[in-house]
Amino acid sequence: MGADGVHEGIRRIVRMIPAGKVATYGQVAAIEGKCTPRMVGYAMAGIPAGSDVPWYRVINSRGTISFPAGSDGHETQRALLESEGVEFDERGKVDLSRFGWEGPGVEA
DNA sequence: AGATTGACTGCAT
DNA sequence: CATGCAGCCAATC
Repeated sequence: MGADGVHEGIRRIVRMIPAGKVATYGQVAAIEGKCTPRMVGYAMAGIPAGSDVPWYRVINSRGTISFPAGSDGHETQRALLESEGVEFDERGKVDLSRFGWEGPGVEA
């Protein structure tokens, strides 16, 4: 493993997210400190299925899933989050003030 | 090597 | 809250 410093850093942050909570792409990028939200999304897309990285705990700044409603990824992500106790409102949005991850130094 | 795109964000309108 | 524009950096063509 090695050479993918960008992906590795991002994956490490995502793995720190506690169950039942969610983090935004900007949050992960800010915690990582050296990558941009764009790269976080790109790194997520590069994560293979069955990986130990809870990519589904990463959503966009509005607290909504970044996939188009009705797509397979969208329903999968929502189902996984609900199974961990995350609540979605009628618009499929998550209350970041309740389920938003504070950071690695709070829960970890 | 240059242009295009992308699981984004923030500010302005 | 929706839409538009700019900034961001890596992967892809």
